[in-house]
Amino acid sequence: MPELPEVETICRSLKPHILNKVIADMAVFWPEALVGGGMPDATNPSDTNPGNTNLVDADLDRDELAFPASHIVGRTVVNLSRRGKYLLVDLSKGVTLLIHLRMTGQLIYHDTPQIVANIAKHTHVIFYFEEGEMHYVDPRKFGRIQIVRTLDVPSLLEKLGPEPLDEFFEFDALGLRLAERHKTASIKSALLDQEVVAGLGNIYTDEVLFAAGVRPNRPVQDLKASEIILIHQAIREILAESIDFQGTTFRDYRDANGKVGKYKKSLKVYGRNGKTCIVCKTKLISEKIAGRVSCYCPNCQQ
DNA sequence: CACTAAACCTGGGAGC
DNA sequence: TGCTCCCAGGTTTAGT
Repeated sequence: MPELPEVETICRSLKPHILNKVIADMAVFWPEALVGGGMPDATNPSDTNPGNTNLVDADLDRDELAFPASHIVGRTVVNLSRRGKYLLVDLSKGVTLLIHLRMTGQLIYHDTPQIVANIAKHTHVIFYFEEGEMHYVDPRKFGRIQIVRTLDVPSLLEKLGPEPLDEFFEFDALGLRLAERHKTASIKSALLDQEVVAGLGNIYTDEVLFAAGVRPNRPVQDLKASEIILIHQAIREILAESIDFQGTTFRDYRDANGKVGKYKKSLKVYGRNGKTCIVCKTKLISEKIAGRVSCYCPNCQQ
């Protein structure tokens, strides 16, 4: 579900509710949603291993590590931020919740206590504040909330590529990353690589490549500098525009207030397979590239 | 190195 | 209505 604009929207909509608030209690219905350390990895058993080296607090013992609530309850939310598709919730005394929502994860804030009958199916964790509560919901159970030391966050995320909306993200940095990591690979798969640039997923790569007029299966090494410039511009413009519309809701995505994103109406190719190109009226084509369905205009994108 | 498939999961839509 | 099959916004690992 959430790509950069959606995670950014969740971050912004959550902030006024929980910043500077104390986590008074928490309820865990599916413990595997909480991970003790290391990079979040649903398939790696060592992430739930108490012997993992990237532990929460250096002075915590094994027994404490079996109960993640002990690192969270009583701490204050001191900052919320986003890096790529990760949401970072900094707590007092040096603990951070490093959250990746993967496909269907949601963080929904409720002002008032929710009675059991109103708790959504697939709610895995509830964080209770003095007033209000934050629900972590994830039908497909791909997402993870990783409890780490704040000081370990930079090293945990060091492999991520540059923030595309950062003012210092220039086209030549994108070109360099593409050249370093991908040569014969398609531009589609290269842009999905979080180490090239952080935050793009299947929706926005398709939209970016349409805006840049570049066909998704083009090998990176064949791209002209002028095309890299167009791709770089498109990344920044489309992500910023989508944030202005609170992201894209196809099915599951909601912000912290449960609201859908409105950028879906602005999508020009993603999900429009078989429909006509809004520029030239050519029928849009869908093709599997890099294991993901890609939709593009065979006329506008060469 | 580059690419593919599979794995992690559930639910929705299409087709019969 | 109900069944089966296929698909899905992400990421990592294993295999070719």
